[in-house]
Amino acid sequence: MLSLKKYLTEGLLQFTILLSLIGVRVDVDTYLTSQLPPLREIILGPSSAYTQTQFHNLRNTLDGYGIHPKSIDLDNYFTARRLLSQVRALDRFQVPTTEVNAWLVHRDPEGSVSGSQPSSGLTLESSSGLQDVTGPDNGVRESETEPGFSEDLEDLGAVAPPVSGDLTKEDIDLGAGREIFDYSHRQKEQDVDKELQDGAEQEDTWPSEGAEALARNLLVDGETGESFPAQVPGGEDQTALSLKECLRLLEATCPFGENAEFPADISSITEAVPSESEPPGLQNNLLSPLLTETESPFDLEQQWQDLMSIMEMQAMEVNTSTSEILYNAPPGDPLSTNYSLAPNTPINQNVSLHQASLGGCSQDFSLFSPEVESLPVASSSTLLPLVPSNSTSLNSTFGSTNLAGLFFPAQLNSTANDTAGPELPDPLGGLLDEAMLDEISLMDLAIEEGFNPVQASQLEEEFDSDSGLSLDSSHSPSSLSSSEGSSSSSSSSSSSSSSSSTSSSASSSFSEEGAVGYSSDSETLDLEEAEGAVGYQPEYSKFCRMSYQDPSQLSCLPYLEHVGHNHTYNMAPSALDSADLPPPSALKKGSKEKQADFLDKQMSRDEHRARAMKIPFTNDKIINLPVEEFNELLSKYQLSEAQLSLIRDIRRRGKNKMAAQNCRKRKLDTILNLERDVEDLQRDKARLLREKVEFLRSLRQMKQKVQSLYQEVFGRLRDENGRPYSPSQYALQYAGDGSVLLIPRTLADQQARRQERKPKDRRK
DNA sequence: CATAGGTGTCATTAC
DNA sequence: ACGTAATGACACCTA
Repeated sequence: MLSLKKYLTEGLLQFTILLSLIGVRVDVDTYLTSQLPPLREIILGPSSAYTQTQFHNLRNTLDGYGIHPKSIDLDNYFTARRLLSQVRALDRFQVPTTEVNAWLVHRDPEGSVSGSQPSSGLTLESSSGLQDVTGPDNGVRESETEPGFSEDLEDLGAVAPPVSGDLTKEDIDLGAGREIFDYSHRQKEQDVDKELQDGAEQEDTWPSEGAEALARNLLVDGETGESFPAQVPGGEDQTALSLKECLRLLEATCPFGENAEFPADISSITEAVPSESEPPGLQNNLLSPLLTETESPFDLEQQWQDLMSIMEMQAMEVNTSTSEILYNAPPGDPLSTNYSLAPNTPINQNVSLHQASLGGCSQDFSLFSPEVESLPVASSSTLLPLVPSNSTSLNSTFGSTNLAGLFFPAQLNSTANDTAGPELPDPLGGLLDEAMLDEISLMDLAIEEGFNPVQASQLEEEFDSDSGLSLDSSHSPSSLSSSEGSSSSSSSSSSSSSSSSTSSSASSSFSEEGAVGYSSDSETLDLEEAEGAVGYQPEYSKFCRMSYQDPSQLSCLPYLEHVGHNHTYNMAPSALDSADLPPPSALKKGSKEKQADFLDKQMSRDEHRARAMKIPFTNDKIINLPVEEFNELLSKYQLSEAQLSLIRDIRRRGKNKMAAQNCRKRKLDTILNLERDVEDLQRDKARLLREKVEFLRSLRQMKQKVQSLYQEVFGRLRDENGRPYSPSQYALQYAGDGSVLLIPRTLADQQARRQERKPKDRRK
């Protein structure tokens, strides 16, 4: 537990530092003081505010809230790698997963690539896998597909065995894994190998022509150095399909723009593809990134949402692209061409798909294709000899590049699309830096370009405040308490004491008996969310009350049946309440003995001791009765000192046991909450980045508009002699009332400097 | 009424 | 993973 705390503390600190570095403002103080008890507790250690009276009062309902800690795989939730990787992944933009699908589409129309491996089953697999991505039960299936993916990787690893050993899941999780690079090397290697052997492998299942074409079309990513296919090879040697052609092909072959369901589209596409053209590795490699990168259905959903919003954004971009092209794009700019090709396309996924795929494609084309020729051929000597299974290796390359495109370069690609202008070749990369300049730029723009400063500040506020963080403390004890009166205080009146004691007694047995009906934590979380601040399942107290007053009634709840088992075995017959009597002896003697044996084995040490000492009442009562009743009970019997001591020990231990269980449960909840917070933050960050891209784009647009208007107005101005003003000597200045003044340049510069200084001063 | 001491309970930690 | 002892903190009661 110490390690847990240490880890969480460090992780949170890292997390906070990271966020602040990124530019997301993290006000730790607010979290510590009000919002997030778990955070506060973990960072500062157990605080009295968290542990104190609330739990006193909450105790009764708290017990009922029970998930049994047994039901939870604790390791699942606080493995260091997972949280850390999540935290660290916060600075990655995880949205554009469309690329994968787009490549798929690209590949099919060429058709001729098709190898001779029939794999209709795989096609089905893939389509189902895609549906899984959005399906409600993808959690289970995901885990099924993942091994498949790694298996495929290992299969591919057969091409270069030493590498396959490295293909761990972590590699995949971390984004652009090594294997991508390795695969690319393998691909290059194969490329070289291919040329050297030159048709020696004609008998191979994969048409070597297509393989060569694909290999030749390898592009090298400038950032990672990884290579990937520039486009899908056809039967003929097409090294330079134009973007327009790409688009046309894409549109011609994937008519899913009308369908609302994106995944369905993809599956239909994959089904439409001749199954022979999809060798084993490809499909899974194409699909699995979606599955492997996202560890939970929640992530999938999140990604999907992100994807959709990106799509919307891009679609919007399409509609507004005309003007932007005018401003930004030099003629022939591939990206803007990309946009201009589909100006009339309705806002749907279709457009986005195109953009997503072609953006990456075109970017790679323009930036990296020259490097293809300069691939280090010599490296092949150091690489392992290739097994002549072209299809596999080709697919591996294909798959891996899609992986790569998914994890890392895709971010760049998509954002390159977003800001298609040549001015900002990598706007998202600059976003983090720009984040710090946000305020300045916004305010400057507001002042310089006639922006309404209020609007600008609203923008800023939105950046700052619209975090959407669910740092709710609803699970924290402090907000849970609605019940009043601790057991000790309530014990003064018999009626209230009975209620409180009943709740605690039965609920404790409830939680004692394990996760009855509660198998997952998420379920519990959902419940808690549903309950809100009201607290931990008040229904349980109903159970509890009922159960205490008449424990036999528990049998009416099937899942509580064994919970309500009576402990009357150690009671003196005279002391037995009628309610505590075992069921009438309808059972045969043999089964009775068996039951006794079973109960015997079920008994705890204290129960054994109590039995040995002939304690005349149940451990349950000993532990859960309120003090007053407990003392009453003790006074009813003539008990030896040893018996009394044992009873007190039993009570103490029983209480402590429940406390420990609660403690562990709480810890777990804290971890889960933190996990959820991380997820929320990831989502928020992605959203904010998207918004920022949008804002920057519109700002740039406005700026350019203003600039052109300025030039137009300035160019028309004439002095008293009818001569135009020199731009070097005069400038136009916007006055506050909307008028425009012509002032000498020097004066304008001075004022501009003053305005520059203002926001900085204000920042201090 | 304020206060110290006792008691019961709970949370947490360490084993 | 769970149970247990030890410990600290708190609420409540009582003298």
